[in-house]
Amino acid sequence: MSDLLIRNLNRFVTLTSEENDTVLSLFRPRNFRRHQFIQQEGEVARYETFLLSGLTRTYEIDEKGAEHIVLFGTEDWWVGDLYSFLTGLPSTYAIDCLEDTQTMQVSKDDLEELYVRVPKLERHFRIMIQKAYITSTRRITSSLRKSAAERYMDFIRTYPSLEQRIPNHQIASFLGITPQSLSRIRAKGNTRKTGK
Amino acid sequence: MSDLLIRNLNRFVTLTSEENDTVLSLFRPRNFRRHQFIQQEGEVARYETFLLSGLTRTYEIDEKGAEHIVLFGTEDWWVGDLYSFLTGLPSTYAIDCLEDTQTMQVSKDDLEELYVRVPKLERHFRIMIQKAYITSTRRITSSLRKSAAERYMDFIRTYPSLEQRIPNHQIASFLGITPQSLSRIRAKGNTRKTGK
DNA sequence: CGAAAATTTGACATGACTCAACTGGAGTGG
DNA sequence: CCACTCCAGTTGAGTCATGTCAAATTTTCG
Repeated sequence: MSDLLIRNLNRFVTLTSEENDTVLSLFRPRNFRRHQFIQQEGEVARYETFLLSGLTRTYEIDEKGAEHIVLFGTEDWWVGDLYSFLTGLPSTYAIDCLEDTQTMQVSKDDLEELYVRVPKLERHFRIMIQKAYITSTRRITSSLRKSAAERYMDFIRTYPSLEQRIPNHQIASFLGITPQSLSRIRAKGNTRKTGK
Repeated sequence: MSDLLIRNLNRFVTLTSEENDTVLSLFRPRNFRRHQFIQQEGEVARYETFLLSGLTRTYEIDEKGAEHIVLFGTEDWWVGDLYSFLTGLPSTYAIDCLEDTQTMQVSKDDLEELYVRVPKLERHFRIMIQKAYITSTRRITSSLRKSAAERYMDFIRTYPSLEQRIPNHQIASFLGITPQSLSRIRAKGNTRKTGK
């Protein structure tokens, strides 16, 4: 199962089998059930979490108590609050599971040790973050210029598999719109009859 | 002047003076005048560009021909289209100068060589991109949840010095609103008299 | 100086929000 | 198995923020 982690880390660099073992010795498996928190708001992010299976949501809570989903995560993804992880300051994000979820976690100290023992991983994570950064900048453009309907279409095109696993009101939260608006957008899209 | 580049690269790691010299041997100074393009839309991004002075804008042009500013850059910032730079595909971004601008540029090959000759720089750029990524994710949240007025206030709070150097319609483009809307937002904010 | 660009203002249109009510399905306990 | 509740989803009516189109005014800079 932790193969997935090894494959992930060997995507941009090639590790020897000893290096792979070093990786495995520093990551710890941890499983979560549906509704369980991987990380609570206000707490320092002590781990970066690699997802082996399942589904998570990372979200913020605003002054009015409303949840705003920032990211869904599923197998072969990393989740965590990099800011809190790096600075040691309390996180403003919460992460919980929409499905039972298997993970491998690494602490900050262990990750630093890993960078020392397997310097190639600096490269891996640089490239990985570069890609995440590119995706992120594109999402800014899209969130600033596109209508809610376009953003929804983009979402189901980009994550067709997730769209079926995630309730609509959560998708609405991710898109930054109300569930009502999403419902109307969907109603408009489905011009075809219900097949009755 | 290129001190600024050396200081930038020594922010998260410490380079020896030979390593600094290696850096300098692989970067090339290049100066641009106001209105000149650092990079044109449709062309492959062959360089990453470090800004020593001046002011740039990175923007996209949509189907209707409207410009959308993605990023302003000024001294001690990096600009370029990482996606195009990494993939070799034509860039969808254009970068031009709002002021005369001095830069240091590095080509893809030279940067790869630099990573080989000064591996510490993998770490530097990993950390740098991590920070950029964090900023970027926060901007997504803000663009999805905040009103235009709030985003404008955030902008002038975050970049007080830029706000004075950049024409309003460019700020509007960056915020994803029309110049008319920005004008109204400003009018509302300035309840105090003009001091006449 | 004079043309072009930037900014402001007004009138109106529209997309998305809020509040509220209703529907339908999933689980629960009697 | 039914009555009940809870929650997601839908729908309607009214409101508000922002966009669009147009014109007047001011500023910039070539």
